[in-house]
Amino acid sequence: MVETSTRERILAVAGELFYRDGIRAVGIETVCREAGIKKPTLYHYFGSKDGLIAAYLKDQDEKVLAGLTEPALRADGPAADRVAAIFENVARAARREAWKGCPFLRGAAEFAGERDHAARQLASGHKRRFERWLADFLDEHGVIDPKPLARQLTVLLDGAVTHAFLHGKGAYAREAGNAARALIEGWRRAGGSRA
Amino acid sequence: MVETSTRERILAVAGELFYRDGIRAVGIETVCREAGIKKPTLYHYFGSKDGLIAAYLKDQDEKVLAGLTEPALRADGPAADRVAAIFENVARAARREAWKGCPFLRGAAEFAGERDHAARQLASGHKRRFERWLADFLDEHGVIDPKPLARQLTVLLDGAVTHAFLHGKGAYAREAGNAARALIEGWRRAGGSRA
DNA sequence: CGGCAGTCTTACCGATCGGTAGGTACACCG
DNA sequence: CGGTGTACCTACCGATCGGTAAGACTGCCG
Repeated sequence: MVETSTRERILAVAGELFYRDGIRAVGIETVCREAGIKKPTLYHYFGSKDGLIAAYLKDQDEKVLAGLTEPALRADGPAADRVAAIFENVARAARREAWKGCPFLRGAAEFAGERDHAARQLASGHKRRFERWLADFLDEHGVIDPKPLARQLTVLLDGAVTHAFLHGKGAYAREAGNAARALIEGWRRAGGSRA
Repeated sequence: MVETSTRERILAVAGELFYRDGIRAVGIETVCREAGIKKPTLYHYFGSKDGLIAAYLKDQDEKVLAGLTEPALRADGPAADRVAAIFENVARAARREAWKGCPFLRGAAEFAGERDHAARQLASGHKRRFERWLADFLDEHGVIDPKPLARQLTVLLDGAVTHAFLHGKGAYAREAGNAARALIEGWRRAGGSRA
């Protein structure tokens, strides 16, 4: 028996269901049933559904970030190759039935009507965090003035994730990887700063 | 008095609410109240909530497409300038409070759990339609072998839309516009086909 | 042992969900 | 005139929504 705390178990179940079906599509009662507890227990730990949602996304933050950056950290060669590995990884993920894109993008979309909702703020923060990581990563690999380029690639990557999910095909992420390569190589050719 | 048919009025109200708050967040009863009709009337015209959702997205398809392409059609100069106008338009839209990104991306995200849902299929179709339009547009403006480039730019654009919405700032779309320029100019330099 | 804190329970709340049975009001057609 | 079809209504359905009051169980500390 794997001795997981109740809180952890609820969070794990909620994460799976929220990611699989969408946050709004999953009721509290479903989470409780799957986690083998009763509602007041969930409310004891998380206070509200919004509290659970916030905990879910906070929990995903570093996990998703690690999953995204890992291919780049493992790859070698010039920056363009390493960044392309991120896109290739998305392309491969798109084939898996269970892969449904980025939980933050989807979460933010679900709460478009509530501007200050935790899901929106956590999504925004998560994306800024990735952008910053990428700027540092590019910098470490010899790219001059990496911040604008990091922003371009971040935007491109989320487009790739979205389209890979939308069409259920890796081709879009792979083509985006080609674009990423072109952008990085072009940046380098231009001396690391825009004309 | 602007003599609109009941069906049109329901669709207009549903469109506004679905876009503003999210599809799942809006109940049928709310739509009926705002449209000044009763539930059976709505079910008379649309059959089910899913029917209404499908009608909503079908209705948006050409409108959104027209809104996206219009800046490019109005702009002049080389292809890079015209495509950049699309991104600039998104950047300007991001400032408006009521702008909430792409209804298709958001709709697809809300129904991530139902692979064959109309929202998913219509979103996928809409994106393919835009990609095809862009390929033709690039072709007309002298870009050789435009299809891969059109795909890259389509992915980039949706990333721009998503990030503009996510952060509520046009800066991301504007930076993506720079990337679009770089990709188009690089493509041309490379002779219109990849190395 | 008594008492307290934390954990998790049974049993329930009002509101809202998507959807429907059955009928009325009216226009058009013969 | 009667008949038919469309548009729209009142009134209601069971299920589920997010959330809570109040208590039982358990282990720890004195």
